[in-house]
Amino acid sequence: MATIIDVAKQAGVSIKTVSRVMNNQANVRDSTRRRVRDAMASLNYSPSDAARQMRLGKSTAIGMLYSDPGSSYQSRLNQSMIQACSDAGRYLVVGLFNEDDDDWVGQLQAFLARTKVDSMVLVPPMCDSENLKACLNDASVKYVLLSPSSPTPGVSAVTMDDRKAAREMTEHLLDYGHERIAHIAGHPDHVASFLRRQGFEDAFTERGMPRPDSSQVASGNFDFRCALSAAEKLLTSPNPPTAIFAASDDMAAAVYMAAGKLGLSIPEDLSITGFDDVPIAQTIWPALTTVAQPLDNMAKDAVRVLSNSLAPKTKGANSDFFVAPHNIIIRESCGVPPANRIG
Amino acid sequence: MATIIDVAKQAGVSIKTVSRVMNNQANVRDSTRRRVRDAMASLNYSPSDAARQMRLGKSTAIGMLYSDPGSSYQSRLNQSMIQACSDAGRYLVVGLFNEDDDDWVGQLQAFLARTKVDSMVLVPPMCDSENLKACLNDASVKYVLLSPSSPTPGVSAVTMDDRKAAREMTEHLLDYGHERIAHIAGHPDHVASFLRRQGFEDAFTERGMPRPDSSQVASGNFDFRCALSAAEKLLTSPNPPTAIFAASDDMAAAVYMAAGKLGLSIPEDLSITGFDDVPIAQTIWPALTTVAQPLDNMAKDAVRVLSNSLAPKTKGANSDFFVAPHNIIIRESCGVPPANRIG
DNA sequence: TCAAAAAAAGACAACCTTGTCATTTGTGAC
DNA sequence: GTCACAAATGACAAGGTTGTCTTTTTTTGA
Repeated sequence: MATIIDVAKQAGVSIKTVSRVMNNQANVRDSTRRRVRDAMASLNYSPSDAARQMRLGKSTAIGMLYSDPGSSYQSRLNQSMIQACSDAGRYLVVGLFNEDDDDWVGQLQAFLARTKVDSMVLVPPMCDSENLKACLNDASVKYVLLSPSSPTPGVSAVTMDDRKAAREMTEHLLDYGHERIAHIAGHPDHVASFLRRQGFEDAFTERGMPRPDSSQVASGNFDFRCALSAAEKLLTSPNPPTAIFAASDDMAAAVYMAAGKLGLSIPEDLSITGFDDVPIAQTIWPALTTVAQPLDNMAKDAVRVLSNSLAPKTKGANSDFFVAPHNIIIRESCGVPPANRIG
Repeated sequence: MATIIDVAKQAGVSIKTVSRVMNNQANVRDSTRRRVRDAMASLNYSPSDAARQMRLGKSTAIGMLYSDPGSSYQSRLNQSMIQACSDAGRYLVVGLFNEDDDDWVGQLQAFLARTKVDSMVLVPPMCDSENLKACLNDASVKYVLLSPSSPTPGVSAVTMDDRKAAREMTEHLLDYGHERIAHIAGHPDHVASFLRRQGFEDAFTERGMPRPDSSQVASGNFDFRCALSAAEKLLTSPNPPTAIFAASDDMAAAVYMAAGKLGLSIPEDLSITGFDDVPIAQTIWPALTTVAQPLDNMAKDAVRVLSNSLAPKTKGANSDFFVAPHNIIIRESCGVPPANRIG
């Protein structure tokens, strides 16, 4: 492995100048800069993390705390963050955290002391905690919010557009010719439930169709069982829907079950769409058309923000709000409604 | 943060002696050792990773390569490994890897050079690659195998007992009084499928019951759709089973779907058990009784093996084969068979 | 009791980077 | 051409740990 000394020798400059070039500091002649860059490239040099960390007293790692290690959202996010960090030449260090614990401040400080991270990604629901953010500000740790319920002035955030995604998912159903579409909404305490329901309604109003009434929207609480009974109720009503848009894939799976019980085939008798693209969406059959949360892109954005952003004291000037583009994953769970079909 | 110097001062010894105590080296008087230990404790000292890494030229991190980042198995394993590493005061650094790539050796060496890890966890299916193991031997990287198809002499491995778990899962059904139990097996290429099926049969022979015949075993290929048609076939046969043991939770979910279509309630008309305890097992209703792979424990064992084991050259003397105890997770998907029920 | 050997403990350098401060080089004005 | 000043560059130390080698202390055997 080449070191900074090798680079300096090859470029014919002092090691300090190499350091300056690496860290994009001022007071280096362009010609020198170029010479150093060439030397770095030809030696395939990459600076030693350990030496840096030792000198600076802080790690180049990015920290992430979460409270619910088992959740599939968290484990998929982990995956995306690991990848994003690795692509950016950084590491991810995660910690478990429980904001209900009385000593959460102590926990946080222990984490910061142990890991020496100076950058963190805050995930839901903790990204909404004012206490936590205040603590991080005090500790001069820079951070970025992932899918916060609402933006925080002066703090960068990365998110997706739940409302728009839900509208597009609904439009997909509308495009097939469905008119009686029902929505199974998520837990009322989640902002996402509200946004997704709004998007569902947007699709109708946008096309000049009557705004869906309350009989078309059931509450599923993001829970399989709730969604199961909601779907049964919807499908056995006098004028049952020909398509159901569930606000989560888990709930969509419940709709599959309900349809099966009633002898409805998917997508011939009933079209179904979900939201999240969790593993179950590919497992069940026919595979579920759903919205893929762009976790990979969001993670990438988050890492980029942290890598470029300045220390928290200069914050505010350069905060940003990134909206990562989602993907509609078309699989086999949607089709033309029975009445419109030929033959 | 206290450093080794502070500890040395407090204990009244040289820093080298503190280092010796930390690394469990010989030639330190017991009384001295105790004094140093006390000083470390009272100062709440923990050695600087960065300094160590710099001196030793290798990281204390543990490496893990995998080829299928999206799989839920891998993301749950990640989670467990992160936790286990964190508990052991180490870090996990992961990389993507494709053994089909022509340049996989180059990829591996780049990973080792970049991360400087000297310990790795090898996961399926790569833990069965002789090429990979040879490469790591050459590079003097120590490694542990996670759930290998077969043990490698002189290399420690951590695994679970698929056969025994399958037997216990079947016994659970037998205990309820079921006599006609069917098994939906996994993909024939996976060792796990074979083991789980053996366990299924063991339960019968152990109780002196006739060994299940081929009509009781269907192939599901670890695939929802295959399992769905297998379940439908089983349940519509002349003498349908009152319980089905699927070799994976995904396939068990397919059995739910088949049961729903046929108007069978779970667990009243049909008992179901799965294997793996993936998120879907808790999502569906009634929640699935299944075998939890002890990934947390396996990860913990793997980290412990790597932390205690010597360099690969001295290998062979102290290789071990750990079998982590699995858990049978009893949920609501099993009950007494219809014929045995009172009232 | 003493010499020799073994055990225990210590001094010091090295690992690679960056901040501080000093030095050299270049620029513009008289 | 000289001076003052700014820009560019460099020398050196520090950060915490462990390997190598040296010194001190203890043990052994006669």
